[in-house]
Amino acid sequence: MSDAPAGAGPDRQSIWSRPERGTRGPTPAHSRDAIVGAAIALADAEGLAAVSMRAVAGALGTGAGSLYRYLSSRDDLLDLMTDRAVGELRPYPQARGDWLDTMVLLGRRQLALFGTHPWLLDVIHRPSGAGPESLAWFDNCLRILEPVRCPVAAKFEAIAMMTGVVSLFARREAAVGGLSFDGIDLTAYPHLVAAFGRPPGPAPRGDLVERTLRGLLRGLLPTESTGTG
Amino acid sequence: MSDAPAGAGPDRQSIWSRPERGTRGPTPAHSRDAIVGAAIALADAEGLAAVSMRAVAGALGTGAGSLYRYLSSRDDLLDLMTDRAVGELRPYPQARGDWLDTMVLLGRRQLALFGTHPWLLDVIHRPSGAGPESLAWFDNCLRILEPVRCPVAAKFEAIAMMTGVVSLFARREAAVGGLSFDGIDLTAYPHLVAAFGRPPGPAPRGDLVERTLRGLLRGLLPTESTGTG
DNA sequence: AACAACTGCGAACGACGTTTGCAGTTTACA
DNA sequence: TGTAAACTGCAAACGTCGTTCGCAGTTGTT
Repeated sequence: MSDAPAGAGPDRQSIWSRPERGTRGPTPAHSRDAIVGAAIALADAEGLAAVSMRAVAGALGTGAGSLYRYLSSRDDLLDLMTDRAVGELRPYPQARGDWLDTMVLLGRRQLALFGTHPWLLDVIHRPSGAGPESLAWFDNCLRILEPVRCPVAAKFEAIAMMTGVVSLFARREAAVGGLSFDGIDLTAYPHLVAAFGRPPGPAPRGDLVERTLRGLLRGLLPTESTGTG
Repeated sequence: MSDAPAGAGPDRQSIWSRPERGTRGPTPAHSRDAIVGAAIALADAEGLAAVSMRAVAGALGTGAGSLYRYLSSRDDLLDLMTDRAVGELRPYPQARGDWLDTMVLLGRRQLALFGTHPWLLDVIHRPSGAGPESLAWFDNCLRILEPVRCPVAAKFEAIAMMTGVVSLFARREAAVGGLSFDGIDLTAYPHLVAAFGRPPGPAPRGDLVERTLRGLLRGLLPTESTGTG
């Protein structure tokens, strides 16, 4: 009974409520922060698939099994990585202007975050307990939406949908670029052929994200809010 | 040189252009269709993680290595599964009414497909060569959008965004339900606490999907199209 | 001093995707 | 018809993965 992982309680406990270390024993050679930092560096450079326990441990000069003194699973590590990345959205803007403007600004920040940490796209869809930074981000969105008079559930919907649409934009290039026609009989797809045969036309406007987010939030939330500043 | 996988050409060839089998040798005991069917049944029942080469082969009464006579990788299998599932969107509706109505109908069908094959949500985001059914679906969307006068790129954007938003709705329940507060100090999130303390208010209307898709497509495509029937 | 709770670490376990070698079967071509 | 090439199924193996285990050493409590 003296070999359980660090602070493991009687049951499946969340990583957020488990203390990093106890009071006895030698001072640990590493820390959760260092491990998460190494993992994020790896993910930024080579993608999420490169974040194996062995690789992260190797970057810290230790063995894979040693990491389990600091966290109890790889999923925990991904949760910690996600929460730290979400923390980079700080500092949160004041809600002085129109709430719609502020929300669109937040969406832009999210889009930029997906740019600096592309692996977030592979991670946000997993069901996982939200960490303190994710909760803080959510709390901040609710603060901005405070003047909006509507059920809380609708605000939750709007926030989640905004994050989702931003993630769609973040991987937009990969989605359409996935079309390839190697050795495929194209005669069955007349409209597709016609579309590619025509000149492509002007590229879509750069404010597509802005317009989409505005339209989305305006459709999901009532615009007759109380107060504008 | 006589032991290469089935029909493997000189280079990395797409699964769509590789013949299922050659002319010599015994008649195969299985087929791509049977393998894909077993894999989809497994994924429907136990999720995509249950679709291992060993499990699929086991369902067919053979060994994992034998599957490589029919396909060259697990990714190929996922591509085949995806394309067959997309094929279930047929038959495609006539484009007689308003194109917006027809597109929303297609979106509803996609949403239903995500319901019967939840593993599609874990699969659509991978970069992969689109199969014939995916191309047919795309071609059909272009046919419906034919009366819309705008650059082809904008139509591509709109189709991809509609699919993306539908996928967001498909996993909506899991997204917000992922919030849990086990052993977390909530005093740092005042708006979150206030939101949960208040009565939840009426549930969001059931036509949320409809309204969102309509707003999205109206925002992405010009509505002054030529002809309505 | 004794014991419990911790530390690092290397070896191992089971599952995964994939490769390989081999024996047997069918077709193409001389 | 004979032979070689191309195919078949299959079992065993390879390397990687996440994770567990056992052991020796260190620290804190009593």
